[in-house]
Amino acid sequence: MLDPKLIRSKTKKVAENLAKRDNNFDLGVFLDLEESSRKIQTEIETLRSEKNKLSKQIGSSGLDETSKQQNIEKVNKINDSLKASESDFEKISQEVKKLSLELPNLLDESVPKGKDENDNLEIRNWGEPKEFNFEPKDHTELGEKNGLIDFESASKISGSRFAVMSNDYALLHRALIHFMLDVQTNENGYIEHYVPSIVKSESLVGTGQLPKFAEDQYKIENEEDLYLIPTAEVPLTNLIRESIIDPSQLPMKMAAHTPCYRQEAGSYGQDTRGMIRQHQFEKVELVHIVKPEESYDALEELTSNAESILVKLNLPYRVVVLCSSDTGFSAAKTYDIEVWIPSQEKYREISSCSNCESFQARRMKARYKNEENGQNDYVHTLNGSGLAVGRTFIAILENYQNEDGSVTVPEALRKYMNNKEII
RNA sequence: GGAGAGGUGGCUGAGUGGCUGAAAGCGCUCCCCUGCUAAGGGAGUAUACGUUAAUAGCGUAUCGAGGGUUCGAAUCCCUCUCUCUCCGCCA
Repeated sequence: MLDPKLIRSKTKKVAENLAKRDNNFDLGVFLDLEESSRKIQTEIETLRSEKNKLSKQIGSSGLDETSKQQNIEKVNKINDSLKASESDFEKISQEVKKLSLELPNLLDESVPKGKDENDNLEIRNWGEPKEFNFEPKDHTELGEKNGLIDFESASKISGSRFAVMSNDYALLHRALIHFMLDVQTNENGYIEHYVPSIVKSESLVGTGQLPKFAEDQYKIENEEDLYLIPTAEVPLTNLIRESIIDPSQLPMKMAAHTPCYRQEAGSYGQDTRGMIRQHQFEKVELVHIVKPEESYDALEELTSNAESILVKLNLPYRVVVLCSSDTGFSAAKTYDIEVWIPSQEKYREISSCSNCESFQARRMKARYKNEENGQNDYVHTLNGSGLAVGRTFIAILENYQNEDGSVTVPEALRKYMNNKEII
């Protein structure tokens, strides 16, 4: 959510910024509505003030019976007009709220303008894509060849976009989770959390998935208001919802492993083969809660914390800054980390690290005591994958494969895999 | 799932229709006094929105949430929700 005062006072700047996302937002409509809502609010408050005054008089002794009756009549009149104004206000402020929840975040100035993912800018890369002296297989082939990934059974059980992993592959997958959490907590200073993976809609509103992206979420049937999380960003960030944080608690660095569930509504036909895009996957998520002035440093830190996993696994990757129209709804700036996938001869997203500035905090009413001015100011929130487990799993299979279809276990993972070297 | 109890400010805890945005205590902040590692005195100490140059005033709202009764509700009524205790069930 954007600061309505900012929209009011710097309308042109806000509009220009929003336009960079290639979307059409009619700020004029919004501002008109907002203004009339404030007008009615003032009206209502004046009426209430009058009403309160009269009611108080009735209660105080020293008012004769006639004046009492007169006051009661006056208040009844006020109540009538209040009723009308209040219902108008209700309607308009709902509308304003709806619009303001659908406005995306403002982009940071450093975000490059662009139409789609092709306009994302590479800012660094690490490691060299490995040269194979044989034709590398993709993870689907490797898994099916070894009978360790079973898409058929998964589809029998659950339909498309699911996978069953077995034996050493299941172990590798689990080892990755353990490894990632260990690195983030032991080396990078995160506090691990175990959180619900089913949440109320207000949590999804808080982080920005709702109301606009309902079709991407799994809603639980027979439950009024429960959804499967698309990412642990939702429960982790919402930990600070409606709170005023003591500045001594900042920065907060939280990590959690959860399953993630996504409908993938807009991606028919994309990545239909293999495990790249699933309805259910595991992820270790990183969240920072920081003071506003620290959030861009935190974004760099968060990103490098995510990168550290790939370095330890010796997987080649690059970091790109997302261009304006590829940057997500809640983010002011996002770095994607993309890992090398040999079978596709491409870098593929494995982590997305975003600074949401005060956008989510405003939705969640998450503030901190600003000691400089004594005010309660909104915190800045950041989130990033550290990392997506399924895609890391794929990257390992493909990058560490041997000619015979076996996979060498990366050094760093062996202690999580009973010291196996080859699977 | 059944039965009961309860949700008041940072905390403890008063408050059954108006003088309560809310007693008292604790905690915290500032000031005063005190010559000694103590104590005492005073003031202040919720949040949001609107208005405003203002984080000054003023107004409105908020005592779990929503609705109702009433001129007027933390206080009465209804619904929901959460917490706790006991029973049942259960990983």
